[in-house]
Amino acid sequence: MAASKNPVPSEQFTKIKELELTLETAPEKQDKEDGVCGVTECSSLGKPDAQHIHRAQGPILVGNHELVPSPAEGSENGILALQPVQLTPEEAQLQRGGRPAPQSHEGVQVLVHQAHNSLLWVDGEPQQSLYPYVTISLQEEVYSVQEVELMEFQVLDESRAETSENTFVVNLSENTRLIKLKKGEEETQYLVGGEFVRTPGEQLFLVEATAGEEGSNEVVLTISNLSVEEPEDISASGQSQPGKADATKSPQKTEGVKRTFQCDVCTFTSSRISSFNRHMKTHSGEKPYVCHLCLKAFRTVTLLRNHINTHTGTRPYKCGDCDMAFVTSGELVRHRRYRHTHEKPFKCSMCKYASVEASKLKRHIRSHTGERPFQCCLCSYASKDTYKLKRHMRTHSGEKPYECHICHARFTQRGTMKIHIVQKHSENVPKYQCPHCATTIARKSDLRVHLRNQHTYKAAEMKCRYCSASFHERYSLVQHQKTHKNEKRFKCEHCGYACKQERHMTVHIRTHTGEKPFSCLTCNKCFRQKQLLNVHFRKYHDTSFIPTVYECPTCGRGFSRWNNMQRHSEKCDGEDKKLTHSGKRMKKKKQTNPQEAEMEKDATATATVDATAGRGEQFPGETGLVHFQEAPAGDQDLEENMTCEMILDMMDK
DNA sequence: CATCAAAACGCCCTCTGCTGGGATGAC
DNA sequence: AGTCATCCCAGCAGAGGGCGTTTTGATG
Repeated sequence: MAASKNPVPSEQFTKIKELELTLETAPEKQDKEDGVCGVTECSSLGKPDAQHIHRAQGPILVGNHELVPSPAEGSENGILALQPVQLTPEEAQLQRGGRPAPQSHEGVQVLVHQAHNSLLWVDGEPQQSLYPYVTISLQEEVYSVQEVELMEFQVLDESRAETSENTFVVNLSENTRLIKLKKGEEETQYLVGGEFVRTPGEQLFLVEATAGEEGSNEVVLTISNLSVEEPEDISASGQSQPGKADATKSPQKTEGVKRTFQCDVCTFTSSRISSFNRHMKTHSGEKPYVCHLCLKAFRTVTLLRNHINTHTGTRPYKCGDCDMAFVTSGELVRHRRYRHTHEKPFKCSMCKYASVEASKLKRHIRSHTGERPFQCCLCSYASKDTYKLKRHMRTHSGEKPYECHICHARFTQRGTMKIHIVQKHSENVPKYQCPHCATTIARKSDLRVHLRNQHTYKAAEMKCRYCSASFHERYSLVQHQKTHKNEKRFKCEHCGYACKQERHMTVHIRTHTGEKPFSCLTCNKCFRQKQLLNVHFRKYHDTSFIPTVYECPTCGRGFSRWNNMQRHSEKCDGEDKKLTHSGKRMKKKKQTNPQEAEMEKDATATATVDATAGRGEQFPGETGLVHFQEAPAGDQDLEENMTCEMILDMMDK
């Protein structure tokens, strides 16, 4: 059994999915219908938060499959989910190194053969972490031990190795160790050296843990289901094989041992010939009982009767607590448990979960083990149940089966559509009130994001940008800073002027001092503000400057500012109706940024340059050519009428 | 062999929560 | 104009509930 490394899926899903394994499955196991691969032995390991586990672990071979642990697996619990595999007698004997098969009957025996030291790691240590004990946990609440579908190999420290009702400790420190596990017994028997006490009805599993290829970090775990084989069969050079026994030969009898009947098509076995014969009919396809209403055929008259009841509406089992009625008594019992008695006999051993049905507990267990038996054949996603895989397949097909009856928007999931209808088409849209502030948010999940971002305590202090106050919560900081917003904290000592920003005050002070630090290198004209110098230079000295012209859509006359043009246009009754490029821009600006338009309007009132000459002022960015020079006063008409805030705001823009 | 009850299988549903992209507003 | 934070929204997956149907074990 050679190990090969598989790539770890690059696609990530939700948190738990980080635990997933890459599984190399025999091709014949795949069912391509519906895009669903019928893999039943894909397992994921470990705990979700075990992100410290390295990828240094080698692949683990389980049965026919290779499990490549992802970084998150191999957690503290080191749980490996395994399943028994069927081996031919030859294979079984090979697995045992040629030793004869032990005798078996009902119940369960687990034989552990260890050719070398076990190589199971926890805590991501790739080497030097040999754990001599492996605990095999059998979920007897979920499965009868005879039907073990899931075994958990749990790596323990030697000191922690314990034996409990459902836990069997296997010492792998010796070359060969045989462990007998008997259903229903409190104690665990250790049988060393391959000798067994035969008990009628026992079932055997061969569990082998062997080192992989030399120098590689791998361990090969194999569980072989030997229950169907009598020693004589196995030693008989494989004349009959497990699962392939001729039905006519199925009644197998050993002196003093109960007969076992095995299906030659599937793994079904039964000690009763009647059950065996009835089971074989499931493979024959024989359905002699036909519904006269829909022509559907059934194997038994009971099935047909139940089916006809669905046509006639005959539901003899009526619930005493509600109006529901059922075809079978079992349905009624289950219904009553779900709806009325809330009796949940199937309890999870790892958490408080309990369920009405065993299948639900089995499904729930997968949330602990991470097992994902249902593999998407188009991507690396694997699901814990068939429905999720089916739902997932819509992401590949693009199917959106749910349509909003109001706006006809389509959705992949019904729940998404329902939320859409509530949020978009309902009058009383629910709002989620933040418990810490006045914010109301439409979705609970977004409220959670709000709480996380705004109301989470941060260890590092966040300082107010305007004063010395500091806060540990972002919301408090933002609220505090808003108190500074309209505060004109800077007051002029020469006049009544006040402003919000210091830079505004710096410029204003120049109106008192007469300082004009910005001069034009071409004409020596001086300005108090750099922006005014830029305007001046572009207007009078930059020959490449092409001003934006807002044309009157009526007469085509050009203006440097849209509001001047608009004022003109209201009175203009010219015939030219064409909308120029600049006209479009004006329209856009008006629609998208009325505040900016308003500001420009104010500026125009005091600092307009006549645009009829075809040159309008424009405020360039910092890349514009400017000339700095201490200069005497000048250009009063441009500068004096503009406020500091106005110009600085223009510079900001 | 028929029948019943329990178990198992299968399907669909709802509720929940996270995620990421686009829109929007504040700075 | 650019950046950033926030909000809105649809997409998508996890978990579990509920019930119809089929299979199986047990029994008369």
